Amino acid sequence: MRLRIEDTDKTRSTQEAIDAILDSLSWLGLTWDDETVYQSKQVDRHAEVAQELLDSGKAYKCFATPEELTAMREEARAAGKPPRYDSRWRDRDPADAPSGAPFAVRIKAPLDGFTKVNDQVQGLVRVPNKDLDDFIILRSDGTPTYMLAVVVDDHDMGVTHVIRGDDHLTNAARQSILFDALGWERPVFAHIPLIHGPDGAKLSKRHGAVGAESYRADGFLAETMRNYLARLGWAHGDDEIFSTDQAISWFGFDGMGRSPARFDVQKLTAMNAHYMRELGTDVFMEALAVGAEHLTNAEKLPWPLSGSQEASFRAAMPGLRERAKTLVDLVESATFLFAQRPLVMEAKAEALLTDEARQHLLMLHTHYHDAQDWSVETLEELTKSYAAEQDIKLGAVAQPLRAALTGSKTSPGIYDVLIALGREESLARIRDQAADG
RNA sequence: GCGCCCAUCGUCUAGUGGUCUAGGACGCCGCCCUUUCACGGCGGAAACACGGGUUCGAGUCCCGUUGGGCGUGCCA
Repeated sequence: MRLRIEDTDKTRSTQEAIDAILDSLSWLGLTWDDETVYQSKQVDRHAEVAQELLDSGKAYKCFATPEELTAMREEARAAGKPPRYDSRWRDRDPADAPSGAPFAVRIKAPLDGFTKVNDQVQGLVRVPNKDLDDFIILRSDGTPTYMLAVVVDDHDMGVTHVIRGDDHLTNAARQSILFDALGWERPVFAHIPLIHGPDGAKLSKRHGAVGAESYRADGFLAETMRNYLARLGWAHGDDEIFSTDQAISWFGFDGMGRSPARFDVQKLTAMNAHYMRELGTDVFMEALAVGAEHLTNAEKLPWPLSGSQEASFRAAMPGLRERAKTLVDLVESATFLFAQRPLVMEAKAEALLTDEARQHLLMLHTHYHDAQDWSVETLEELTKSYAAEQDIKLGAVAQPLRAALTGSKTSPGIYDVLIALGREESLARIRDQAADG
């Protein structure tokens, strides 16, 4: 696997855009061999190949101006014909051109018949040559077009397999013409269906999140992205959840579909929730350690965590992970751990703290205060026996307790919360909400 | 317009002529578990786009229709 940045269009290939690609790949854990090739640095080589094609008569200079070409296309369109370049300079003597006039270099593409591409996914695709015009390989400013650059670089880099979106299918035919003209062996082509938005149209800015980094910001795990994306347009029987290693060993062209798949955030989220539970606490501490600042709500936790903060975070992690669907959820639900007293109560939590509830909290505070140790077993025993002696349901005391400790109506198991918070902080928070006594 | 590609539950898909009264997953509905929220367990509704062929037999092969996608740049 090698990485090539196709930056022949200077206006679009900004350093920022390139960095975004590099960052996304590294986040996803996608690695490559050898050095990264920047297409823009190979322009001399590309021009050299174009010259060879010119010398061997397989390409020619075209002096048509952009205005001429636009007019040509409009005319063709109006006449109901394909808007192709009409090869007007193909057999014309270059001497006919005004001296010093700028020219582009075009390939002499076959005029009739079909260009066949044996695609691993699409099968044998036959593209009528009359629809493939003499495309430009070298612009009038001497820079190569994508079509030429790709072919030359694929050859020079020893690329054996070209696997890409099927929006490039017809380009495979054009590139094949170049490979053939140069006498180079064509790589194996495999054009896989594009991923579409929920509405079935090609994924675009309109659908919101398009870059991998936005999924990272939304708290999705790299493991999830690899697994989910692999399942889009590809299947291995009924397998839904699988490791990257399994995906690698199972992957093949035969499991690939030919129709575009829609991106389903709900399923992505469900899969992420699965990995949130499945992966160990260390994975999350690691993910947060290296990528917390990428999260949309990163500021909710006091990074970097102090030793004691990290300890309570770790302690609460199993309970937190269980109900968080994303890292963003995880951060959100962990905020109570580091909140300053007195806690800000959510409306629903506030509603739980009735006068009666505050009385229970006062009593519970005393029981907890006198506990011989601060363990789940002891706290559970204390709480249950209190509810029993008061002849009330456990929920009647557990719910207000949750509100007092977390400021929320939902949280991990209440005893786990007590442990994560620690004796001193727990007692203080309970005291804050307890009735005056 | 022209060319290429595609077509199974709402979505991702399994299915390679008989085992399909079509399976799984997400989502949805109901029940159970439960101190909250989740998890989990059980059950349910939900699809072969349409029309012709071929065949003893078609979701599976062929043709057409319809629908969708992509392409059609001196962009990549």
